[in-house]
Amino acid sequence: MHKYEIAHVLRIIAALLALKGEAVFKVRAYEKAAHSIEHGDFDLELLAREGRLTEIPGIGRNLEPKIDELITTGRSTFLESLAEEVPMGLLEVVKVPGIGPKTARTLYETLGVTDLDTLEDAVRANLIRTVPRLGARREALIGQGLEEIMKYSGRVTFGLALPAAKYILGMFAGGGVSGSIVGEVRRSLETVSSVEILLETESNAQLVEQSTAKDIGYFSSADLWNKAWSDEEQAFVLASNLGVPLKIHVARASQFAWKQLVLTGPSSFSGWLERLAESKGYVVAEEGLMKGGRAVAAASEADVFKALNITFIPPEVRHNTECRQMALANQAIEPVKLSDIKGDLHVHTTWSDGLASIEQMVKKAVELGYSYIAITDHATRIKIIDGLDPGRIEAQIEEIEKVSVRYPQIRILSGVEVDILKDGSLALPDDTLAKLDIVVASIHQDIGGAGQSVVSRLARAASNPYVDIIGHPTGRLIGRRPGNSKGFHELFKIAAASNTVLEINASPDRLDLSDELARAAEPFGVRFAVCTDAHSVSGMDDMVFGTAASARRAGLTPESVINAQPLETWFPVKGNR
DNA sequence: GCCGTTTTCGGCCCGACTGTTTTCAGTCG
Repeated sequence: MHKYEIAHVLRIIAALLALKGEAVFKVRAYEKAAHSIEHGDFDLELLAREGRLTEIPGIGRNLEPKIDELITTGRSTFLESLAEEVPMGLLEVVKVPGIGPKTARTLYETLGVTDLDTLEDAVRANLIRTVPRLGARREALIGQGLEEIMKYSGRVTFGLALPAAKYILGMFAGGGVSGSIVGEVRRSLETVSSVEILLETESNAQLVEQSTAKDIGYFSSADLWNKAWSDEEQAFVLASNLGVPLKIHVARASQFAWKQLVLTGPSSFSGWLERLAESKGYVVAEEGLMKGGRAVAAASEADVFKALNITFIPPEVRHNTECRQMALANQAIEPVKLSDIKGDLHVHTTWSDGLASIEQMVKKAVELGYSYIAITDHATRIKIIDGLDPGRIEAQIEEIEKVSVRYPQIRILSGVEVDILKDGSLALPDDTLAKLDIVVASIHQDIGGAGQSVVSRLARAASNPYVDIIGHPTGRLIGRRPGNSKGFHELFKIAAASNTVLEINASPDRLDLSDELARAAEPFGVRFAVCTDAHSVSGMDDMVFGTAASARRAGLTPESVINAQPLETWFPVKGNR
């Protein structure tokens, strides 16, 4: 299991324990362990084998066997027993704003709410207000949030699905079976309803035989395969710990490329491709394209595009009809890719709420081959974060200068992520901002915009001559909080006019701006920065999510993404440094 | 449930806000 998947299971256990009414610190212990595994850089399989899992901070003698079981069998009997005590549907109910574990439990006990559907029924029937300590206001709040949560019901984030899919492919590769990710994950959707892979093998029977013979982790159980075939899906459909099904498709080498295209989709694209092929005299068969009764040899997707005499369309933009027109016109379609990224402009360290030192983050940036990184700790009024004040900022600038001497191969920019307050002013004075190389300004309070409108606060911040980047502009948290993009055309205009860069926050829970908003902003002349907002060393690996699920799906070229360009071409952002 | 030379117990990021109360629990960041 990928470490993200293990962390995911631990968080589900934590949520179920909270719903059961267990002590908050017990719940927090599971959350801490999840956090520790997710952000740490441990070889979990090795530690499990050697009985050293307790070396991971937050894992003690109680959690050790539970995590060991997950690693070795891919299952958790503890989770399975909890699932019998607490309705699993309540896991989605607690995501609704205004409902925490206590309220969810109360609603379950008094109204029989077990999932989003029964919650919706209760809201419609105005029953929430009849529960002690809840009222009409809370009922309305729940009703509002419900719609947003339902959109994501039965889906998981790309950030969980992609690593899991890669991990599974890696397991099969280790057993000599090669393959590809297909479906929604390959198209880099921000959330997916299933994880799909396509494996190259002669037949279903051979795949089962190979998996059991080669001891491919938990795929070596013949019993698992026997129950998994779905006639309807024409695939093996397996339950996973992700909360979405894992679909395993099979193709022979000769049909692999065509099947990869069709299964990657979306269906509007596959349909378009088939019609195009037929218009060019091909017959579309199970084996792929045929002409004159013979199969057209295609070792890869690229060969299929070549045969049809159109340019290659990357999976992330296959939904985009404009890209199809470009392909027909033989224009290159080359959205910004991960390897174009030359630096990360939004990361946190132990100077605020990050887990790693400046030096550790810089080292990681060097490992990633970056030529620059900006250290941007919080300056905020939120009390749980020990934010930077003007004095500590000066101290941090000195520290950055010291680290810079030791890492001459990379440019370390001194920066800050400064809070945009309720009136659009900033949590730091201009004379402090002026001392920094780069300033990211973000909203962390009053995100719903009960006071001044969000767009007017962002616009005021963008107009500040020292604000270079607006961080996670809409403030959304995928599947939990919709974010606010009302009136954003105004922000795009002001950003373009004031030369303020808009962030594409690569954290898989944010992806903010989204692909759709980035695409809407681009024609205004807005420039973007894809940044991880990393709070740990491994958080810097999140860059792939922002580039794939937002920037690439939006069709952004490297020219409009500043951190896909050398520093000299865009620094200083506003010319005030 | 984890952690620790202030270690085998008693701590564990903290405060604002909200809608419900009539003194505060629950949620949120």
